[in-house]
Amino acid sequence: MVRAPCCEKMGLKRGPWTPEEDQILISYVQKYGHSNWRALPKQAGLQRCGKSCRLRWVNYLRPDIKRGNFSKEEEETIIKLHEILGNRWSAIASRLPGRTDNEIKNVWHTHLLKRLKQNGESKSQQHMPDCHLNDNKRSQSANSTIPSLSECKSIEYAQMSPQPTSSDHSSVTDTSATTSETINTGLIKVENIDSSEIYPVIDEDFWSEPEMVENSGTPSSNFLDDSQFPFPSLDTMEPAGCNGYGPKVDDNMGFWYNLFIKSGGIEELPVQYLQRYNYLADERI
DNA sequence: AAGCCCGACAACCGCATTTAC
DNA sequence: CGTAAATGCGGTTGTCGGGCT
Repeated sequence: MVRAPCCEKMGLKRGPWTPEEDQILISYVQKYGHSNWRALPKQAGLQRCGKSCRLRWVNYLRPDIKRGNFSKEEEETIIKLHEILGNRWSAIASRLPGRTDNEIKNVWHTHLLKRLKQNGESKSQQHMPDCHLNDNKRSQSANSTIPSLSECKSIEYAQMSPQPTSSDHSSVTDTSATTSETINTGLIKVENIDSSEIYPVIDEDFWSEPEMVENSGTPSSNFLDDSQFPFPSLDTMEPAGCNGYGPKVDDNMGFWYNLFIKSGGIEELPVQYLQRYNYLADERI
């Protein structure tokens, strides 16, 4: 795949946008929409690349952007979602109407991370597995010894499982710690949990990634789907509420998100559910 | 007043994924 | 089905403004 020349080489402008440029972009998008970012700057008369235009619109100019400081509630939501989603900023942003992934990312690094560290509760970042911090770049290294995201998931499943099922996991798993120590998987926080006592017993197949039925494209029956979980009906949940600008977040994701929120947050939600949520988030079902 | 430092945030870069042909 | 283009995403950088010395 041939990479498009950068803006500079094309003689296009970079750096901060002027009010005039903003106005041109706003007027154009309001009039014609933004079906093709690549062609937009040329048609609108902007000396910018399409990527720059898109970024400016998405992060600053679109009408539903909520400006100003984050409320306490928004910050708490970010912290909670970050615990289960990691640095999936767009997914977090999709749950905060009017906020952009860029904005949330900045707030996280400039405010929340410091606050958490001050409180001694920054486990989610400090112990974030490499696969979540920079999975994209790391996965490009063929010789990397660091596990990929999917490999990380296997490790996490093994760590969380009351009864590990695979000897493949034994090298990275100390299951005895599950009930006696504080464990942080990087995705969820587990403190002194004996899940077999508190939560519904989950079949060991739950901890496996779904096997695909040949030629069907759907998970086989030995992987628990939503209908097999003792959850309230989807009808009782609020809609997913995707703001339309974030990633493709469907009702399933909304269901898990709502389950998380309604449960009162990370401390009270059964571990298995969070793992399942993470699985769905990764797969973008 | 000048210089330096640092926090905040807008913007960019590079890669992955999705879409179109 | 393969390839190229378009788009999305997350990490990083650049710039600006305010506070401090």
